[in-house]
Amino acid sequence: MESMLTADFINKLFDAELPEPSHWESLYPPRNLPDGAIVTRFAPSPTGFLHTGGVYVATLGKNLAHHSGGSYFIRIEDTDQAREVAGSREQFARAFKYFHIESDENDANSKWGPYEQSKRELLYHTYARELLRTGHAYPCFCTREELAQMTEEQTALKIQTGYYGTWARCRNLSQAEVSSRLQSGKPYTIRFRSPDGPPNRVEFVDLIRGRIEHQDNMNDVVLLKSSDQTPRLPTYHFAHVVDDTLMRVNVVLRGEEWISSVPLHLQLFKALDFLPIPYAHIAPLMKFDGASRRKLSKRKDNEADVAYYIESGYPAGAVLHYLRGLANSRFAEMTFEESASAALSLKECGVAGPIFDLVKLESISREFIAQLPIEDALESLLTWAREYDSELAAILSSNLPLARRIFANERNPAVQRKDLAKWNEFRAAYGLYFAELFSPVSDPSDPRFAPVEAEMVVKLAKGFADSYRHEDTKEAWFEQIRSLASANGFAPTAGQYKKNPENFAGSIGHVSNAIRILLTGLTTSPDLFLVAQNLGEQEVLRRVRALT
RNA sequence: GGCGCAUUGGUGUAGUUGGUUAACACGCUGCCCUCUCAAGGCAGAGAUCACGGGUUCGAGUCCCGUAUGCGCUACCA
Repeated sequence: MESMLTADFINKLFDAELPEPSHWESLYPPRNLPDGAIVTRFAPSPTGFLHTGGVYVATLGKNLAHHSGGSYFIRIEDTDQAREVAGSREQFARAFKYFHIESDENDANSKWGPYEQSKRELLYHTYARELLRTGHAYPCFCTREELAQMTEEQTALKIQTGYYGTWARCRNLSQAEVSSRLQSGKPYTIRFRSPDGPPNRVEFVDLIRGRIEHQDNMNDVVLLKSSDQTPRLPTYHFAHVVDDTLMRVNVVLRGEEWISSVPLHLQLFKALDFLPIPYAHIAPLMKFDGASRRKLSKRKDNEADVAYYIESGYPAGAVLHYLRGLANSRFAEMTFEESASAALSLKECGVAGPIFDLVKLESISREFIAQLPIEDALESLLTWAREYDSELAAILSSNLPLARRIFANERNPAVQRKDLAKWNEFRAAYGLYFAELFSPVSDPSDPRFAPVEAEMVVKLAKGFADSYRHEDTKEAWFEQIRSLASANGFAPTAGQYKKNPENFAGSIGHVSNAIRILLTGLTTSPDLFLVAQNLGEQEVLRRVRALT
């Protein structure tokens, strides 16, 4: 294809110092990696918080790269400066760290950077100039208004929208026409000259889905954005082809929404004389909205923002385990240790968008926390609390033995509990053990005692306290509750009460409940014997005697 | 409108080259345990594999069509 513009004319469109392709290609040589090593990247845009789907794709990519002896990196796609949200990068960094998806490579330790697209401006210019030289691109002076107008007309005519055929008004401008518009100072974009003629069908292989057939691209898409902007940045399509080639990526893992753009990308690789890079398109995470399902949305769903998990205190390991299982159910059947170290296979990944189910995540997370070694659990809890509940952090730090005992209780097979799905539940579940978080119940007519009358509550409390022995077996400890129940006309076992409720003032359950409320301030709690053990004799008596 | 991707119990999935009663986990229900709530144990409900055609002795598994959902059709990614 011959350019309608002379080489000299094209050169003047760019800085005289702009390097030739050969410069970049020697600067970014192929990576020296073993056969089968996968180099992949996660490429988020700093236009808001990090999406759960982002962690999903990133952790899969990292798994693929690391298990193949390759490399995983993060490239910030900040080519849309208008939509950039301040603080996104910091949020990203926090999330990457939390979910162990930090980049292997960065500007300091790798020669394939920089890792932010806004810093790669010259690269795109070099290749845009190259495309101009080979006639695969041309300057376009259409304004946004003109473009919008065209789209409107096309919609009214019920024909395909886009910049193609006779609608591609700048496609065949002569050098003289281009020159005069430049003279008058009109800003311009650089557009891709898509292949001539009616579009054919293209076929390509997706690493997850296999063969895909699609109508070929016929749109002259924008490659380089308007000349009146600084820096002058590329669109996603152009940046992807240039960057992933020169950063020597060999598997492009990205969301399914890109499948429709593959034909265009393939044309770009060809026009630039680059080798196409294999794609793996991942199905997006979904969510229920009434009866229908839709993509998990940043705007509507708070669980779409990874900050939700960090702030609530879901352990990263639990979230990652769930995410891996969503991508490939083989992982869901594994233990946490196995799934964390097993290699993912793209072919085994699901092709339908899975529903992201918070209930299932909670169940997994509960199991995960219950399996965490005591010191790890404590460390994780403390790390969370220091950030989001400093009062709790301080209390825990000054009661470490108690905190350890609580986790030990949880892990004791005889009394195993799985009360915690996330760290922000610690307070409600176990705050009762800490004097600082517990306010004694002093009102005997507190509704929580119902149906036991206030007078009886006082009697039970007094009776319990006066004869209290801090027994160290469960049976002996509960024996005191039984005698307390009998002494006050309550059935000493639930069974007896169930049989003949009319013979008793109530069941042992009522008595236990009264003591429970006094000891814990709660109507549901762990085993009362356990509570007493953790509290210690002094504190048990103090709490029971708080009744006035 | 055009194009693409998807569709197995409430949810996520497993179902090897088509072959008997469609499997697992979560959730749900009941029972047991029991001082409450969990946890645990046991049992159970719940899928004519979106629908309609076809190929075949036989289809969740192959082919065609339809529907529905999702996505792309931007100087957003």
